[in-house]
Amino acid sequence: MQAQRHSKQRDAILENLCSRYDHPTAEDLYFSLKPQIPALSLATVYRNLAQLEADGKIIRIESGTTKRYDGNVNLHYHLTCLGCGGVFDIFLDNDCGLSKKAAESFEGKILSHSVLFTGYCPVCSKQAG
Amino acid sequence: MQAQRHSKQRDAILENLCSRYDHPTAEDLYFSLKPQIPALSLATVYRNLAQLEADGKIIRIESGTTKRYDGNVNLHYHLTCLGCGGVFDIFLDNDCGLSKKAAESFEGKILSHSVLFTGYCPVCSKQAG
DNA sequence: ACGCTAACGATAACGATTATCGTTAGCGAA
DNA sequence: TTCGCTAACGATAATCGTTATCGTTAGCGT
Repeated sequence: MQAQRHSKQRDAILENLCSRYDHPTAEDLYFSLKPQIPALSLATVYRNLAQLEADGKIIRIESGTTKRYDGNVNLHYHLTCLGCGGVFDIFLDNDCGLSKKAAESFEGKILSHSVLFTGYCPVCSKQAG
Repeated sequence: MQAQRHSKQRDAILENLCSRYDHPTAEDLYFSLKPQIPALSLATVYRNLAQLEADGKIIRIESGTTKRYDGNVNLHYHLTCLGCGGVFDIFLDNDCGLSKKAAESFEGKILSHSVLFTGYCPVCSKQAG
């Protein structure tokens, strides 16, 4: 078995993802990188996002129909805005002992968790109340 | 605008969903109800699940590629088992003040939240350690 | 340089969900 | 009770995000 090879496409995808905070989809990243790498294929974006996630270098957010990605792998949560459809970061000082409490009341093994809030982002909550 | 009409299909879907605890997909419900309602269409199952969710009578679980549904609308969480792929309920005495804490550190409006744990169910954690 | 093969680009295939459309059946009014 | 309106239905085509295939390209060790 051969080791993972370096690739310019993967570097560009990771760098682009880590430089933004809008939790883009695979397609978002594709169009964002297309000018810089005209020959880029959408399949390559999907492939590398899956690989980067498996390597623990990025995080996948399951919000609605389309997968979104986050270059910040530190523990934090997300909110989906019912107004604009965007995904926003929510940082809590600690995880509220969520995994610990869950482990106490569940007979299986808990490895990780994710939290998805639903509501309105700062901009949308001002507009619509 | 006309009011929502009563339908045998919707009744059957809600009743079936509320009588089970395995968080079925639309297709699971379809095959489960087919013997009882031979003329049932998969489209009808999808339509009614969307409507029941909009009415707040059921909950949608975003776990992986396929949507699952839960007839228990009381606040509780879920775990996806990496072994068998099943989804299991996790009940915590309180929500750990999650929404409250999040509201303090977020400038928008928070309406609800969901938590998805990842790990191994009781059966799979015994088998594989 | 050479050769191996991981990764690529293009595109076909896939699976879950949604939209369309003619038909059926709740349900309010005559 | 029957009539008329249209929500909901069943069947199926279309959509959309994602994955698989396959011939080509390009890291990287020899």
